[in-house]
Amino acid sequence: MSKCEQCIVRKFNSLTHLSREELVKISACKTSRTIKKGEPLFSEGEHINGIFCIKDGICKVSKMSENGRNQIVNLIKKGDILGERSLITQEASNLEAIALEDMEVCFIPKEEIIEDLEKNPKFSMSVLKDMANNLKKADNIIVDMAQKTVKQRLAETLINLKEKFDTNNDGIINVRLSREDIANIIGTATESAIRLLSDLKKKKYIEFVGKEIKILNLPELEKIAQGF
Amino acid sequence: MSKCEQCIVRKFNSLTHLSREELVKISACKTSRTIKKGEPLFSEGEHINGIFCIKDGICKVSKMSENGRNQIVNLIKKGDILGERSLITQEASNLEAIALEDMEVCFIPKEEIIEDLEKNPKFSMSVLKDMANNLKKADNIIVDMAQKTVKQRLAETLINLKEKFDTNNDGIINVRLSREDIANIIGTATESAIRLLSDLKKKKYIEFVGKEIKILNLPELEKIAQGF
DNA sequence: TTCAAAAGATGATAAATATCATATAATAAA
DNA sequence: TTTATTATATGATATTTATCATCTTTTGAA
Repeated sequence: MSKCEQCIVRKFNSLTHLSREELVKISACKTSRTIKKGEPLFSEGEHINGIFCIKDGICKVSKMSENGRNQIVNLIKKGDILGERSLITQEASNLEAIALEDMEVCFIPKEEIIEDLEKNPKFSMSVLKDMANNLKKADNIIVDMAQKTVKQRLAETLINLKEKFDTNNDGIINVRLSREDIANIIGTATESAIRLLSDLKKKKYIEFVGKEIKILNLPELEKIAQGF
Repeated sequence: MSKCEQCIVRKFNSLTHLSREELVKISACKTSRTIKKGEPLFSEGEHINGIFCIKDGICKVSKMSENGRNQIVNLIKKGDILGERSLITQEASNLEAIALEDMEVCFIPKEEIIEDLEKNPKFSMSVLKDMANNLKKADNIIVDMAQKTVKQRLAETLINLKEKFDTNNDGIINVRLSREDIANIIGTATESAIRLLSDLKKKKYIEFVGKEIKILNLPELEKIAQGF
């Protein structure tokens, strides 16, 4: 079993503020898991009772709407922490997380880390900072969802994906999403997403390379996102 | 100047976890403010650098979209804390807060309370819990915005307003919102909000009493919110 | 009190988006 | 490989929502 003290992934998230002793303790009780593409890390209604530290892979965090449609509220990648909220609340999760590619994650049980949250101000301030950031992002998404057209949201999403997952040498965005996933990010029907993607392709603003997407004309996408 | 140690409002938020000494210290440096209806507590781009404790009144927290339309992301009432995020981040606010009625608020400068956040775990855990709750709410709003129709969102909003602000003896919801405000909560054109409100009134699910709203048939509103 | 401005209301129309149908392409299971 | 299933694509149409125009009512300032 790998040791948290030596784990590089930790450097990218709040766990980096834990002391050596705290890390050793966590190392002893954490579990490593492999999650295959398409499998859930956790499901709606489940009590997570701990946090996931993502060592490799990408997952989508989503929620079913009352209309029976799935809405993706976040994408999580290597280095991210997932499930912080379970540390603080007793409630069951209102979200589900499903792997978009094979994943390596560590799971740290709540009871082993909750004490650190109360006693290590650097750690708790870092978690607090994370949450504040997520809250700001969430507010921005609410505004976009409420005020922007589907076309705008699609353009914005493509730009965000590029930012978040970066591109390989050929300029291709490092994430594989189905058309349905994209539709579930921007909150529209799959057909609408497909249609608008086709439009962008026709205009040569983007290009499909296998399942992946390459942005050919970022300035034009930015214009669309802003409503022109 | 009133004293925080004796303030009842504090009991309703995270400040209740501060010690007597911490409260005395804050009491000495906090400022009380009166904000008239329509005036801002703070504006977009402003550095708040402190938190507001709402002693009386209601305000809307909103953000301009790139499309030039205003989106209300939260309503804040007596007992709430506003601006927690400014404690944690250096960034300017991306939101503005405007009084919907005359308000009494206390402002506590960041530098006076940030230390408590680091040294008083009960306080920091409470703030953390607040943020976790807000984050959950925000996720739910994102899903609603993305997946529900305007009609559903309106019904849901009316139900939420009743929950949040309660009703007086006559069953009238204790908050006065303009049609434009309601439109800016659900993310639609003012005309659309007016039209749908009129429909609900025609069907006798709601009634207007002056500027205020009374829910006559909650079960039917709930059905609409769920998409029936 | 009077009058201008803002808010609310409603119709007509245009634009955006969802839904349904169907076809083709890609993928995975036998 | 063959076949069944799923994903992608696209047209036709219905529905939802925005926009523009106009009117009435309410509100607030002089």
